[in-house]
Amino acid sequence: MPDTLRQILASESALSSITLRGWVRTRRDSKACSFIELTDGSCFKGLQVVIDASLPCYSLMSKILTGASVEVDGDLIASPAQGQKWELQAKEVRLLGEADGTYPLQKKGHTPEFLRTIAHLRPRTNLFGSVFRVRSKMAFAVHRFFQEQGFFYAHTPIITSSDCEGAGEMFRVTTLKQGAPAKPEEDFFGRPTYLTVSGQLQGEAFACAMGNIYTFGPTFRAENSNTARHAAEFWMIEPEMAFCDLQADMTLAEENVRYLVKAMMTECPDELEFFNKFVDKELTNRLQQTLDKPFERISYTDAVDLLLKSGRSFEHPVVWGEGLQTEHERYIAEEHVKGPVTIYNYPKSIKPFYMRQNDDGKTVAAMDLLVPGIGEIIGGSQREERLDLLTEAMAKQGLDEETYRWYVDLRRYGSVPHAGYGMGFERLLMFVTGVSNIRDVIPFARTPGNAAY
RNA sequence: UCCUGAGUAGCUCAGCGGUAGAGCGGGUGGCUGUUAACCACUAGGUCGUAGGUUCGAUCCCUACCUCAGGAGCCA
Repeated sequence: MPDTLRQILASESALSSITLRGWVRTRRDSKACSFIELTDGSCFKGLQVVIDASLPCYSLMSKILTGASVEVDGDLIASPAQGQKWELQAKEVRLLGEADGTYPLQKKGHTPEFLRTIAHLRPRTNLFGSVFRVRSKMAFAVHRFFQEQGFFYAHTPIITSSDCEGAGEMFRVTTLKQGAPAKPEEDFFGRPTYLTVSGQLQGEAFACAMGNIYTFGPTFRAENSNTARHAAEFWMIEPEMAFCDLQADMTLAEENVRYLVKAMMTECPDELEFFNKFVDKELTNRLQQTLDKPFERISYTDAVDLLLKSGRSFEHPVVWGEGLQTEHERYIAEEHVKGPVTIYNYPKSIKPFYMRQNDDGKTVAAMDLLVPGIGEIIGGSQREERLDLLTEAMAKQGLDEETYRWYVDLRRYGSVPHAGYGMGFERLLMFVTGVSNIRDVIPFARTPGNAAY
């Protein structure tokens, strides 16, 4: 593989006769030379290439505009001017691919909204190049976090017939012709199938065999959600631990977030600096505090009390037994705690059948981890491991016993206490980059009415 | 899906009941080891779409489309 800018810029000393390839970010002309700002996406920084007017290739300069791809031979020398440590003194420049005046990316700033309309070109910008380098680093850090603790990576199915109750609307998967009357038994799988909304149920089967497992893969929700933090296709991380209760579940979730914040700060310093300067001026502070301050935990009941005593008038009334509204969660995370906070033990009436009933008979061992600015980043629970209580809850919520027969089997044969959670990968990325719209941390975002590219 | 706001040049925006303007980007010329370079000139727009009101609509009204922000749903 040829050298990348990242490798070259790490050099301690001048280098002679190197070759670099990349894209022209901008070009400036002087009397005796031309300056190209070259980037290749391998790192945040670019390199200034100096082309002397006496070079035969200088005639190419009129065609080398912003966006063009070039290959440059030259020497890496200490830059005599302010602004950069190194520069590349060109000996030969080859124009690989022209980009004319219609190239949409200019030297000046673009809005994220406009860049969304050119999703195929936006990774060439500082912002999106940074986001997607971070995305790669974070994905790897997710695996490292679990692998270091002996978790097994389980590939749960993308196509599934089980609805993880409460997770939302599902996309139907079928080979039946549209409009033709047909029974589900005639479909490809002989039953109705969907794109997964969660790997949890299958994850439980593996946890109840291999101990600690996690999934990390695409997840699909057909909800007509139009918000800055929902997507129809996103990636979710779902650990599931056998012999684990809610306390240990919450502890792992907190450590998980911390580990990834730490990875961001140590592995992506250039990107962090950029985000802090141009995206969110509080980002570095917030991430540092996340590492320094222990996460708070508040029970749902205490959270309701706290909201009632806050003296705040909320648009939605605070009532025990109702779900916490966004404004309530924001108040708790952003004003009361001013940092990440886990709310646990929710009323059982608002939570799905698989969550473990607490001894009070009113609540279940559920938890949500909230972070300032985004809200829920993790949702999890201890699972109901007691056969009678599980089937009772299923009946109450009107679920078809046959569909969940295999799931109930996990309680019928060698049942153990177990717990897990789901972490939204994109929401985590929003948290560590400061980027406020989920569409801007997904390479090609799928949202209602939008699947171009 | 609901509420609010916005759609004017490639981009960011200004404007106004009498058929459009700036900055950046493009082109041309000049200047300069330049740093979102600078200076001058120049090209570029059925003012989101469809109706309506009016002598006349980019501007006012209606519907629709798209986008953004907020809400619900959740990761």
